[in-house]
Amino acid sequence: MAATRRRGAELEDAILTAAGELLLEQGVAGLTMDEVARRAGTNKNALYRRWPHRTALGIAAYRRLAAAETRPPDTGSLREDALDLLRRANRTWSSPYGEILRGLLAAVGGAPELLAELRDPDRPDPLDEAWLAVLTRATARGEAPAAALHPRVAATPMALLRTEYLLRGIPAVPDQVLVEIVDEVFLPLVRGRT
Amino acid sequence: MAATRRRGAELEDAILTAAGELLLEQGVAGLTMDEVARRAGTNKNALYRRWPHRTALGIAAYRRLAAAETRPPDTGSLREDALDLLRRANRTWSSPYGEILRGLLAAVGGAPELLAELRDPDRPDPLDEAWLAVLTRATARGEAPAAALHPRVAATPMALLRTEYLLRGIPAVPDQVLVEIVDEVFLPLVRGRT
DNA sequence: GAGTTAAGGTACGACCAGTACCCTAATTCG
DNA sequence: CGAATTAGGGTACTGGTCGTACCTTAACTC
Repeated sequence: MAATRRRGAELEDAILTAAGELLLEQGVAGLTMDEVARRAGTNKNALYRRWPHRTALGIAAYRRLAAAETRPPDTGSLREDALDLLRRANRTWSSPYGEILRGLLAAVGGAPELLAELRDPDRPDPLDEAWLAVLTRATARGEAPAAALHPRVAATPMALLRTEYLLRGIPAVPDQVLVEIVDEVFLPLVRGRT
Repeated sequence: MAATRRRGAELEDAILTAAGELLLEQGVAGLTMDEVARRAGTNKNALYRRWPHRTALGIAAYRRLAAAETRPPDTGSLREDALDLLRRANRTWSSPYGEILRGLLAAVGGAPELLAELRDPDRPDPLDEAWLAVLTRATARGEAPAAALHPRVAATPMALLRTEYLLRGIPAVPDQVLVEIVDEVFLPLVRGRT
């Protein structure tokens, strides 16, 4: 059909675009190699030459969809900053992107090398960075003790939110739960680290 | 072949036993309906008459394997009790049972009704109970303020441990991380809730 | 312009979920 | 006790999908 034959980066782009569309339309289960090849106007050879299996292609396509940065909030209040970050995460995880991410995590099944592929191998997780930035500003304001600036403290609210997703099913976590995570756990924890 | 033909509970028992063996030997991926039927000396009809799909059978078989109770520790120290509970969970989650559980969680994919099946629908989660019991005793001893007796406080250490499993791959979490979860998060949190 | 690399086309093997039928043993009930 | 009903056994099949093999052909390299 085509006068020309795409190669290299151009073809790879078309494949990843097709895969990303499929992920958004039908989720991870709908990402079949045959269908990706069909939509990209190529065949499975071109896919398997680049990614060793379906999951790897899914991860690559997801990373391309989700390549957005997180600018940390700066409301002037630790409580509001924390709520903001939790609400953003709640929105993302209950959106199609969250569904895809969960599907990929399921497909990965815990294999460390694929797990690593899911995050950007270069820079650290921007979400972790955002929590630390929020804590840093709070200590600078004198709103939190310096001892509160600890990665495990920063990770606690998201860990609790993840737990909610694990226990309940797919739907978004009620805002009241986010408030509770902040007021009953995060802030007391910050306060307790003197 | 058989002089007799098994029915009802007896057959169900044989099926669940076969499924449990398969789960332990080959994990969730190895649990195929054909093989379960073969090992149980029956056929897929008997399986599909009882469970609507593979995942449901997997859950039933797992529940049968994992039917053990958790007696809360009582060392006389909140710190030691918490470490004990975390170490138990770490052992379980890095054992074959943990692998099976992760595989099932992946297969369930977040469907609330199946998620509910994974826990005993009757009584509350014994692990949650254990954490609350540990906290209750600590407040009784005066080791923790009464305000620390809160379900979300009780859930925090396990949430952090789960996060470790999610980020790293399958292997057991180093003990030092458990200590850090207790010393850097759990105890300060309890202290901070005045 | 010859040689190498990568794309395209196509077919296929293997595996597995879930379904369909039909036959027969065990249980139930008139 | 015998007929009717229920559930197990045997078996085959559809449909979907991954991953592979092989051959042809276009594009790029030197």
